[in-house]
Amino acid sequence: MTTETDRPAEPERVRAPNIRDVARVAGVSYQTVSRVLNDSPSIRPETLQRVRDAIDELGYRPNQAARALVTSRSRTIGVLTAQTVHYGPQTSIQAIETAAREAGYRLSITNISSTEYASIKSGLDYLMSQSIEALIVIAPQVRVFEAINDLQVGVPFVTLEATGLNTSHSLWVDQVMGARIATRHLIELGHTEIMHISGPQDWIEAEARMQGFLRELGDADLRTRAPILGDWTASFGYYAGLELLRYRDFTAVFAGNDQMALGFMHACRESGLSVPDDVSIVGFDDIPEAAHFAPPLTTVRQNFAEIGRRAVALLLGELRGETEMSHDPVQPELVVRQSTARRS
Amino acid sequence: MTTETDRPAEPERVRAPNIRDVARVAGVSYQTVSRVLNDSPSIRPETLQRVRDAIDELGYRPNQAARALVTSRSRTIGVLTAQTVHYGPQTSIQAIETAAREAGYRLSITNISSTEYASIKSGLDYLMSQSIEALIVIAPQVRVFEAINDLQVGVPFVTLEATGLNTSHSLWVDQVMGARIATRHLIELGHTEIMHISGPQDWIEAEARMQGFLRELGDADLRTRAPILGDWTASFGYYAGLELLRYRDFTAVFAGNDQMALGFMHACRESGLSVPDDVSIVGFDDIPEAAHFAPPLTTVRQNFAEIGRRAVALLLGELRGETEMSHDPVQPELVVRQSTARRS
DNA sequence: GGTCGCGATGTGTACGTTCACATCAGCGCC
DNA sequence: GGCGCTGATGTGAACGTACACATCGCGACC
Repeated sequence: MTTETDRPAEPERVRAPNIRDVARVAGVSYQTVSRVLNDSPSIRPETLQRVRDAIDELGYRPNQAARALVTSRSRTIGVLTAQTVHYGPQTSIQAIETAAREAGYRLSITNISSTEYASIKSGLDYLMSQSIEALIVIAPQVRVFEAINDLQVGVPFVTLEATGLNTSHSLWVDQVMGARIATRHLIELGHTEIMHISGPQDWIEAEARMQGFLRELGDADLRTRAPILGDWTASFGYYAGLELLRYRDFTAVFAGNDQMALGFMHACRESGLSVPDDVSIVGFDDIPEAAHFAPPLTTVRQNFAEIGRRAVALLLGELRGETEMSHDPVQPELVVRQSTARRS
Repeated sequence: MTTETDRPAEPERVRAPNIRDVARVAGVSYQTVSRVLNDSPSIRPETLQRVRDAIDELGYRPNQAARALVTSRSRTIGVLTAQTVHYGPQTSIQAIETAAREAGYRLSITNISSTEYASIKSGLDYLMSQSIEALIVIAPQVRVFEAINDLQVGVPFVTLEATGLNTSHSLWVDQVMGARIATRHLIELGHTEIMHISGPQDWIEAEARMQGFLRELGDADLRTRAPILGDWTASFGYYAGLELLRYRDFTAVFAGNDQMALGFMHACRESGLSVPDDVSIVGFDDIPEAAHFAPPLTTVRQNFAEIGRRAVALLLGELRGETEMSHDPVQPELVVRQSTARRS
């Protein structure tokens, strides 16, 4: 656009200046310009300055496509993700972005629209055609995980997920342990009838938290009951709460995430029940708002940013040829606030 | 390549198959393969099939760098953003991603680490060197906005921001109107002493909401008082609330976003005050959790996704040469819940 | 029966960069 | 004074693709 009338001769798609244009202006060969761009040591200071001036004068910007083509190094890390609206993945991505940038890498993020195999494959194809050098998969659904293992990924990759099924390529927060800690906290407060509102069944993390919950209950010889399968949203927690509270055959709830815990507490209020006096609630994630819920929520904190940073460090190490890196899970941590109390 | 003897099990960097490899396998010329890739109409069905088979057999993926180099079309929309952790920008990005993908475009997202001019410039340089075809700026800070206007952006672009200062390139939710609606709601409930907890001063949206607030108060001939400058976080709302509630010289609060409203309500509880009986509170954004706060929050809903979709539509239109597109602001909407009541 | 048009395919070239190698001056050295 | 070395610079390839153009066979047409 910008067909401003004051501009006489329409330049119409002026070709961006290239390395030879710079060379011409600086009075050197294009190779010398290339050397300047790549910080070659053997350049006379005077020449260096001339080239730099020419670059500024023309507003020259190196063409990444050409660079990537010839070096087959895109300096790009691909991120395959399924659900970026959630707090956890989003925080991780942020950390990944920062860490990658510091190492001179950029991110190519692709959301897959569904967890169908075809959709995953097309997302991956897309990233591969960008000549990504490494891949990070933040796809908490079981299916995605399976598909990735099935598909031939030609580059170093890690999956950010919970179970540690595939330890050689995964980086994870020990969700099972987190769930156990949360459940144990409730048990230690004297609760024996504990409900679990879980995330969607096909999410690895939901599954892991459920496992941790069930195992801890089992270890304490307490009655286990079927968890409610939710969808992570506060609304689900609310409606599930309204339903569950009609029969009050439990005194504590372990929610799969903080949002569902919030919704559940809402349902408690509407049902005339006090948290934590009548019902104790533990969440998961420790989103920044959780400290200000009514009451402030006891929850399990995960260091999403740490995971993101580690993922990048791991991949960059692998690209440099370093082999052994730590794959230890990040340990979650219980944050006790006011939504849990000793059973009355 | 790299036949270094010291390295034992070289991963054997096999060159990825290219268009000529496919051509050889299919027994056609590379140009025919290119035609298949670009959906050229004049290909014999039989030839088409042979080429497709060859592609599958070799696992061929077109090299985007080469493509971008020769066409100077990267099929990429750049997104320059400052704060993706916030709900609004994140929701918009999600919508942008979806809309872009549907149009066959991808996103290149760059976070700027600070609002320094140099940082903005380097972010923009970075995007430009990716040969982006269009640019979306989600940078709510005034400074970013200024810098973008200053810098020569060589491609169609829009900024997603609040004031409409630069209507030819901006796409916005009418934040001033949103703030007026929120404030008017409080006034209509009989409140005359209204506080405003604002966002950071350098955010355009914070400024716009503050303006709307002040204007509405002015129109109603009510006393205006200096807004508190916050940082969008629930914690700030909480601590500001504790401080403000020591003098109870107001009966209503308009918070710059839902998080700060949440924190403020927390402070009310701790101060023994009831929302909405003692203090009415209105938030801004309508994050999904707001409906489950205690009490459910009256707030102003913004359609972030709509903004994202529109941004993409606008840019794609411009790329196609269409000139006139709607730049009308998206109208925000008051959602009345239970955090506001008639002044007692 | 030659010309034309058209559908299907092949050949050259350019895109902007980096890499390997070539060149060239200047210097110290025996 | 010829030799080799080194630092600074230049030249000729590639990289993988798309575009413009050329080619070729074939049926239609006057």
